[in-house]
Amino acid sequence: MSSLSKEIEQYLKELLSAANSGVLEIQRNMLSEYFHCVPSQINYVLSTRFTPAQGYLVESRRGGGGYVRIVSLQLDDDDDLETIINTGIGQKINERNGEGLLDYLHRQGLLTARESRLIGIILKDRVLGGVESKDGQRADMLKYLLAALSLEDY
Amino acid sequence: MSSLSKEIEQYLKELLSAANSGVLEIQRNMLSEYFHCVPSQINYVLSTRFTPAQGYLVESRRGGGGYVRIVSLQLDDDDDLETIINTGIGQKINERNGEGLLDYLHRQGLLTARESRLIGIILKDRVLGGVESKDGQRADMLKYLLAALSLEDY
DNA sequence: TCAGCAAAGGTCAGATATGGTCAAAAACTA
DNA sequence: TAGTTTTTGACCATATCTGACCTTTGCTGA
Repeated sequence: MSSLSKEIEQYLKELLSAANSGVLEIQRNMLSEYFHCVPSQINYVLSTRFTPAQGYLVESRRGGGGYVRIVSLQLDDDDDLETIINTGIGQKINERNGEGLLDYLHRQGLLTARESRLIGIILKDRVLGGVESKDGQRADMLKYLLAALSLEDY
Repeated sequence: MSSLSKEIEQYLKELLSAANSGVLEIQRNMLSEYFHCVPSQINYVLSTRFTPAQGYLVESRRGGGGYVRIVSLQLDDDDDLETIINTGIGQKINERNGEGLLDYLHRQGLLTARESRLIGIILKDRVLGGVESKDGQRADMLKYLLAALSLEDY
């Protein structure tokens, strides 16, 4: 007795592997009609089952020509990244640990020195000035960064 | 390419790179006839996709012999970067202009494609999720990035 | 000369098309 | 039963497209 959410999840994953580019672009309204559910159900599925920690990136646009794009990350041979995303960052990460992580990624050859420095700059407390939860925001950004790192290009 | 605006944008960018002078002069009415749309659609595309923040300047002239001229801005020295910091970004910058700016920096050879892409991901609305003023925060981050880029040792 | 017309392009508000958020209700599960 | 996950729906935000009306510039013929 799988739930609707599980069916939608599975459907999307099938479409994703069918499109062997690793990228799936679809319309939220089409999907919700197909599954006879409210549109927001799609958001629920996306936010619970297609997160960076689960190996996916989701992008979208509203308005005419709008879409939802799901990118499936290739975490195959470096599940190191997956481990970091899931256990190395957590809900929050402070400036010092964030820099440490970027430096670590550089030492592992996943970022160039310059990439590490440039990204480090925009993740500094001083730059995140106005944000309520700097550590939480930094954690989110690093997770997306890590997820994106496992992609060649799309 | 699901929306007309995207098609027009792409068409213009192709013409622009074909004319390697960095300048494209075209007539609004011709364009709107070519795309079977109302003339004001062209203005919409120009104002959303060819902004100074994205490295473009648009000039025009009415009346007989009128035209629209799109200029692809050339970054010559650090003064230009400073100009972008001060006037191209402003207090706020939306996701589209932010991505456009990163792309511009890449076109100008100041960022690699990868740097542009990685930074673009962490500056997305979706990633900035909880932040109260996403556009303001993005502006701050981009300014620090540009400031770093204008330093010699990077 | 200059009024008037033709030939561009500009503005703006409203309609249309998508997607997003959030909290409450319902359905599971332990 | 308590806690968690799923489902819904009311309300929100944003992108695109369209058309009515406006402004500027150049030309022409009295």
